[in-house]
Amino acid sequence: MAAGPATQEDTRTRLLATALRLFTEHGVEGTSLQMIADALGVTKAAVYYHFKTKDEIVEAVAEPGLRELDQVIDEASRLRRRGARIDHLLTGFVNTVVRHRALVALFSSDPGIARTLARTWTSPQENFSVRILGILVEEESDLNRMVAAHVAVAGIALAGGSPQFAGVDDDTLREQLLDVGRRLLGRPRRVS
Amino acid sequence: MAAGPATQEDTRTRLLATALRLFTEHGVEGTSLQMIADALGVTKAAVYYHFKTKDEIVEAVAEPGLRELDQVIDEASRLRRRGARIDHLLTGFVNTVVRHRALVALFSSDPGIARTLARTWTSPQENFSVRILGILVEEESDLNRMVAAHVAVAGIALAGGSPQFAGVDDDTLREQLLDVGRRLLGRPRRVS
DNA sequence: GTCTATAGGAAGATAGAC
DNA sequence: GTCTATCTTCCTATAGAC
Repeated sequence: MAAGPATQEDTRTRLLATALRLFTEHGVEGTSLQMIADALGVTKAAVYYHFKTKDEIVEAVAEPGLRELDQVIDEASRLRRRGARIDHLLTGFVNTVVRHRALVALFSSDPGIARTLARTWTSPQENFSVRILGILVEEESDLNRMVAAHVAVAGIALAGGSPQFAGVDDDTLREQLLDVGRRLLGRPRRVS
Repeated sequence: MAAGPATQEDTRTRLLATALRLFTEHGVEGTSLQMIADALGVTKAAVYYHFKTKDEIVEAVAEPGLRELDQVIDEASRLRRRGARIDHLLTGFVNTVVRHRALVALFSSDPGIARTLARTWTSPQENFSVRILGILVEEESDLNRMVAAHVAVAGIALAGGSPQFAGVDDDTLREQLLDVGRRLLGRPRRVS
């Protein structure tokens, strides 16, 4: 917090944290490299030393959350029982959302980040949606379930990232979001 | 579709429809006046003839949906019984979402439009959220209900605007979204 | 009512000094 | 590793011709 011996090396880390904050406040496309540089107290060129392009910053900001979500989906899809797949996905999704609150809110609410990631990831946002919904509702024709799953996923992501719940601690928020998700997906309210 | 006698007067209407489509595809800040002009087959200056600024276009695009939502909230808040307030709000909200699908999706998923409207509306998005949630959950300390309401509102808006359900007709989608909303808010499944 | 032309500024990005 | 200086490109916006 205070005087560490070196602010030198973690400039990259500070940059990513600052970028995420600014992206959240102003959107990806509403955030210029100048704004990031100013907030960091350096110049635009200094930012370019760490990242060759703005897209690289966006990717680096989004990566931890995406990797985690990707893994959760993989794990879930490999389970044998349908109920287990859904429970694992729901739990993992909520965990990821809560752990990366700001990022998830940004990701689900900013067309800019989705566009940027679509250029580089083989799994852009849409593919995540498709994979997640594929696990949650296997019969595509089941409109009722499809709508419920859609509302659950979108709602959990947005609510989890909402400033309204910024003051709620992780465990409590996780519990509440899980409860809502289970209700919408018709799962029992208590799972390991 | 084909040769109407006059494309002359409704340039403004075509412009707004085109703008909404482009805003949805590329985000508000990702849409330039040049793009709007090109899509319309006119020049940038022609666009400036109808609207003095880009913000004016954003406002004009958003206005119908916002006005409708504003009215629904007002009507709901004037009802005497708590259950009636919630039911009216939920029904009206779902109706508005379905009627203005693309706009609502845009509005709930683009930081650009919220920022623009905050500059001119006395009731920016946040105020809508506050008013809506105030009706849906009167005890602010009721976290469980607050989370459920948040998920409901955000989820209904995003799901309603999702391209996934673009092929679903208004009545069916309305019915499904209402059902999900009532489940989350603990309301009986059938109301006039 | 629509156009050409262009001003003025800000954005992303690069080269090279320190 | 951070800076100054500069380039190019794109955007909003205006003035004025047709």
